[in-house]
Amino acid sequence: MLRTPEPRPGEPGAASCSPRAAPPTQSKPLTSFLIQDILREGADRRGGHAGSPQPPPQPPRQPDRRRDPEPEPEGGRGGAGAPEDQPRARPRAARGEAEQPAETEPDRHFETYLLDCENTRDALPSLPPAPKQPQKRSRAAFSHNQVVELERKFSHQKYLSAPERAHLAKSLKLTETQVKIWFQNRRYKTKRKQPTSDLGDLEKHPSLPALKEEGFSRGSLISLHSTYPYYPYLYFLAGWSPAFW
DNA sequence: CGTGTCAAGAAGCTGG
DNA sequence: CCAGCTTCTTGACACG
Repeated sequence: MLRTPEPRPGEPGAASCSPRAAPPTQSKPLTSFLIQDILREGADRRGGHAGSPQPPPQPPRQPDRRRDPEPEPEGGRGGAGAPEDQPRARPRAARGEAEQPAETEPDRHFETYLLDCENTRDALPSLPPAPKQPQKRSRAAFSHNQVVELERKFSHQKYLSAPERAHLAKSLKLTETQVKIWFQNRRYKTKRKQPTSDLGDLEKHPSLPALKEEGFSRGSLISLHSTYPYYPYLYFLAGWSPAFW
């Protein structure tokens, strides 16, 4: 049984294209968080981010994002694939000192956030026996660098294989779960912003069967089937062929 | 205060 | 059965 497919009252995709203000800490506000923008901005602000300055062959994407916090090996739901997960739960109430300098200088806000995270994490010696006060759910904010790398990867591949995900997670100092979730959310967000007019085009795309034959991962195909309609051109045309893996 | 965005939680589905 | 996916929701946070 599928869940209610009908649009809910608070249709999330309704308002998500508004270019949010850029991080307050940035002297130059990001006008958008398009991969292109991110990469460009990153290069501008940090004297060129280590990587390829190539423009992602992508259609206009959703603009958003507003701050760049720092990483933080944290586990999502401790699901499979996140062995090094740490007990998440970082009540932002505890703001303290920074300690893990990102490869790039973190923003002030982010710094505090990190501190907060670090502190809280340390403050988790052993799960509190009696959770009288339900621990506030914390929201991990990835660093600019992490986001840039994730975006970069995403611009090339919408789906990662397990090994790739592990590698990326390791290189970004994130958990595999976080990377997985990030890609999931990213795909969904991308999809949400796509006009539904593209629906159906994909079904006719000749590459679909080929893709399957190429060995796209099981789950990937499932998602492709539903995701494709929105991005008939992305997966294949953008060079996200399995060959990339 | 309202709203938008983000990361993560949860429900449900699929294929090996 | 399990891992991964989509979709929607939740909770935290920033901004106007």
